[in-house]
Amino acid sequence: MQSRSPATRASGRPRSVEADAAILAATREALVELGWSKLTLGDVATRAGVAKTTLYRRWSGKNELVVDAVAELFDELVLPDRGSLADDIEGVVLQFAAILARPEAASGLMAVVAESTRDDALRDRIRSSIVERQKRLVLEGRARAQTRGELPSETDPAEAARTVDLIFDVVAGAVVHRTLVSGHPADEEWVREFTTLLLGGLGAGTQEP
Amino acid sequence: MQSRSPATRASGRPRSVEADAAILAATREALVELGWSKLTLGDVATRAGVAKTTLYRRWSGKNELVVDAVAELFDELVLPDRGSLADDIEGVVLQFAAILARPEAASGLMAVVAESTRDDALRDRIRSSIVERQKRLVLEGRARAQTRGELPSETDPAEAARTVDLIFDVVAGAVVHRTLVSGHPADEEWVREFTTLLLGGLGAGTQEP
DNA sequence: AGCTTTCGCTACGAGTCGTAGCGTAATGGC
DNA sequence: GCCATTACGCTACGACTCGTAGCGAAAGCT
Repeated sequence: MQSRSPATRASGRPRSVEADAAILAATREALVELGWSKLTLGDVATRAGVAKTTLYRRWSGKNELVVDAVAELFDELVLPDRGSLADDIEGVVLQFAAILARPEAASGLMAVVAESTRDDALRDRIRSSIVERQKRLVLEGRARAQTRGELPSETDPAEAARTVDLIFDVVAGAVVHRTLVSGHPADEEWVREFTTLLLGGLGAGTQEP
Repeated sequence: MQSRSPATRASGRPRSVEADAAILAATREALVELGWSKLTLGDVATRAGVAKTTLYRRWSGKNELVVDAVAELFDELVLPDRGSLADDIEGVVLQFAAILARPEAASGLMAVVAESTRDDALRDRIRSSIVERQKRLVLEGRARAQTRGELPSETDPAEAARTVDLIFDVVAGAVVHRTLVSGHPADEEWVREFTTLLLGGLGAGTQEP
């Protein structure tokens, strides 16, 4: 989705917004059926009912297209207010796990992350359209817990930002690793144990009744 | 590395073991210079000084080749005995982060994980040659900490296994996410904060002096 | 010796890539 | 209502990679 800035002249035939949606949906469909490596832009264009050249006019390549197609999936995430920090964490982690269990999210996300190790522009695109966008969940959760008195309030804003980043890496990383690398589902039981570990640390959990 | 079982007849010209090593080294070299997507098997064969057909006789494709090439990198990991659980964790996490910071590890590992979402045989290959192999570090670390009295001993072996899996997912996932997705280095400061979080949980760390 | 398997090399059809060129469709400005 | 501008669908193209087949030569074992 390359934002055509309103500064540029906007005369002439406008781009079809339906085509954008159709292309992104077709990309996710192709990811499900074919996976990343066998996905071809020609096939996506055919599925979306547009010409291949139209697709290339809007996205520079497979990487950027898949980032945009996958990013939309994560916008579904919401932070439910279940009354306690532990329950809030369990709720959002379960949602995150449900999205990651979908094949289009899993294969697409990991593939573009792999490519981003050699493409700085792609890395920035992933961070801005996926990572930073969902960090809101951690911010909200912490704020709620602090007003509840479950977590101490931070004094140093810089340290608070670092803590948010750390929590996000731990939560997202653990779910991704569990689902995709270990290959086991992040089900309710696992999420409960993970939340216990996250809240209480390594020593806790085993000595509770 | 497809193990030719000793059951099969071993008559005739034996396969060159130097070729195996040369191919895997050439694969890592190509991963550094080209990344996953632009890596071609023909190029790897040329770098290794072997014919392309030789490469196809030993590996069924790009995925399996890269798994084997990357797996060797993680065998360098050792668990140093630094005297305390926290220091042991910091030590091994820093080693893991150093390996992941190498471009051949990062792009190769993420790419094959992405492909493994649609290829069960590949997933098993990754798990057996990388994941399960390194789980020894968690087992050793826990055993040491338990003899030191830093962690309570488990009674139920099944629960102990689940805990080891959980810890492994959290540690590996967090480092991977920090390095590759967030795009920041897992340096000493971050590892220290991560270890504090892992040992004490969310409430701890901020209230320590 | 003779047998067996691997090796390097060449060549091949199939498939994908990303682009160029063309005529047509849909806007906004005058 | 006409015109400049931009997007669209379509076709065609050279370049590249894929994975395999076929060949003669090399390197082992018995």
